[in-house]
Amino acid sequence: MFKEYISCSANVCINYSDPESLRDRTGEALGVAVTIKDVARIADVSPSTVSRVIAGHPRISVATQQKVRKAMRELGYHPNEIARSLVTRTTNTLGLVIPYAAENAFANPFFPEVLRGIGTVAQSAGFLMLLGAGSTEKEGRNLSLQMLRRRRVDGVILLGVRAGDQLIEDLLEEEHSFVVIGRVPDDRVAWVNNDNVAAARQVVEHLIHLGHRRIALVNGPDDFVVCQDRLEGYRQALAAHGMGFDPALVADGRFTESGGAEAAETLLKIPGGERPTAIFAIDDLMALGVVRAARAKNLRIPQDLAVAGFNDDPIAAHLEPALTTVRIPIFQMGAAAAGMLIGLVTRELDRPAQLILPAELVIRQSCGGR
Amino acid sequence: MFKEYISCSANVCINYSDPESLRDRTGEALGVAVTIKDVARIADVSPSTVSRVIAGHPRISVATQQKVRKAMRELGYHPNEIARSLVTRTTNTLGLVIPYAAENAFANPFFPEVLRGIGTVAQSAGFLMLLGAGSTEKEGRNLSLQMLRRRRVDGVILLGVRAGDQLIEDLLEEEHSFVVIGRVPDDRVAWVNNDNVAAARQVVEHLIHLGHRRIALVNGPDDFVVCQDRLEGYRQALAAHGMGFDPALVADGRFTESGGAEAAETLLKIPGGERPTAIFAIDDLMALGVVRAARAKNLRIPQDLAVAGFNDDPIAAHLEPALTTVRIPIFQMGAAAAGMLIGLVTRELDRPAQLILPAELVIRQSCGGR
DNA sequence: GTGAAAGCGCTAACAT
DNA sequence: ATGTTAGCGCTTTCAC
Repeated sequence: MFKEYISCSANVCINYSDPESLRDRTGEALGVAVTIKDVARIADVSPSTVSRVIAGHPRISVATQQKVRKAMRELGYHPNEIARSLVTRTTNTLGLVIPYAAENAFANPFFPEVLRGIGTVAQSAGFLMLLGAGSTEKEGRNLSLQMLRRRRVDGVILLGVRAGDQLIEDLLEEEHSFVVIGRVPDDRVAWVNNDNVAAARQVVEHLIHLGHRRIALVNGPDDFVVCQDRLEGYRQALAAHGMGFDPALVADGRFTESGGAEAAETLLKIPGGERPTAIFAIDDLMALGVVRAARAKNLRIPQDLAVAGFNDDPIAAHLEPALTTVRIPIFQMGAAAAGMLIGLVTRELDRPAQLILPAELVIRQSCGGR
Repeated sequence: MFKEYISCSANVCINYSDPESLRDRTGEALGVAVTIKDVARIADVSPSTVSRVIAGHPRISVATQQKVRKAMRELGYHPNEIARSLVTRTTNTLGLVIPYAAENAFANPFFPEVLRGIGTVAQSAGFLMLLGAGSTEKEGRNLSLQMLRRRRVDGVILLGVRAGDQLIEDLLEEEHSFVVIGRVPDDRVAWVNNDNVAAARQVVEHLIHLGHRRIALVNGPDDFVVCQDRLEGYRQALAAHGMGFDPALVADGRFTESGGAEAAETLLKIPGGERPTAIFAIDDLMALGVVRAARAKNLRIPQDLAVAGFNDDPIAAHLEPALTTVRIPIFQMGAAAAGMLIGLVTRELDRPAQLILPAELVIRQSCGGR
């Protein structure tokens, strides 16, 4: 017994027979947190034993188990996760950076929805999410790397990667755990994606079956993999139906509503029979801009111009006419990415995997035909 | 020099004249992180000196400064924030829990927008956000508390508090730093809110000026402070114009679209002259439901029924007729909450403050009169 | 089944 | 201006 007295730290070396007064001194008067040592002393065991009951170690007697739990309760003990992390070298935390496209991205629910998917799985596995907010895209990329290097997270999930992203090279080189939401043409990296090529192709074929022959594409910045893929689907549909690809029919809408409107204005200036009768925007927000531009020119939708979008933003269903679009399993992609990442960091998954989730064409009124 | 050789840890006790090989061994072959000690050895200084240059300590010679930085670069050193946090007892992290109403809340952009506000300020102050996702509301509340108790965050931001919330009592009792987004009738707690009473009153007065005398309210669950406040604004407007309060004109729409529709159905069943000519839903999502229910009864908006919402969801502007609603400064509320919390944890702010931000009535077509 | 001791990577007095 | 020392609160061998 005396040994423990001696080893106790000064601030809690007081009357043991009165746990209440001790709690007051440690928890409040001194503003010092109660530690594993305090619990050990009250329960009259060693710190390692306390540690074992926290960890749910099997070989521990029921009697001490209870003694220790009682002491924890009395003292209001809560383990310090920071100290835990330092020795175990794990944080049970996934890193994530709000995409810099956020100012737009928040208007569309991609990020919140993917976050909900990630969060749901993380929660069930006992992980939390560490969120960074870069004020530039570059800063955001850097944040992901720093979270890892500075040991604040066990792994990160990447969003909105561009082709040939340097960040991915660095992550790979430094052997960090990560999974990207999107497609990366490299099977050393784990990713989960929806099938953008097939889905875009479906949209365009739908338009072709409706009789359209001049179909324009409002794309996003062409170094985003997602844009390249949707463009590819567009080309494939055209090719499959013997229709030529006309670069004049592709415009960049910058993933914003106003960008979409501007792209549509350009497209709709094309004279006479060359003018598109249908516009496919690879994001609903841009499709909204297209609709606005068409209205400004007194074009009726779908009679004078068919419009299709992508992502099935909540707004799409409430538009008049309701927007034909593609519903992608955003929540599921987030959930799958989180599951994969947790597998990777816990070593339950031994190497990066790739996953492609199906998307679904949602036919409403903006293209007619129904 | 020999001293350092002796004190070095086994895994890096190799040929110093070749930093490259050391980097390989430490960073890759052995998979062991390079620490402050390694840097110290290479730079031929003590670990505390290295620590000082990391912290930007003033009294440090330019020469050693450079020596140390060079060593860091060569070794690819990155400080371990976990170790840092353990000793400094701060994490530079704000905690936050995705509100359990999330499944609905994500449909409306409140949470993402507030997150963006918080993130922007956090980023500029060098803070990250730790995000939890409770699978029930209770679990969510518990998460906030655990993050604090287990020392993973310096403070938390609370969303969607109910009247007399126990969590707030606990937080207060344990002297944690926190700020709530919403109103709490207790000036020991820091909060930021928009003026819900005044804004709701404005909406109802707008309706009254338009000639409506039977104005219904689609409210949310009545233990949310925000619902109580908007109800109060509704009552004040009525009272100010000598109109009686009729409980039959208040229905609970549960903050969902379908809940709003059901509430409207009930309200619209009221016979003859008693039936409301206007319905004010305290959230746009519920207003959407009201519109849907009205359409189902072949009621024209605004001619047969005026509808107003709250929050200015992106959908509101795209609806036909566009929804009259209240725009609240969500981003600013998040930013202010984060600023306040950071002030509190850094002791720059010495006691909790309260902040009320103005909201703005956005008159569109759904109530007519314009 | 439990304890003693070492150490995770860093900071912060206290020396000098 | 820099080194020495002693922890931060926890886990984890290695003994017994």
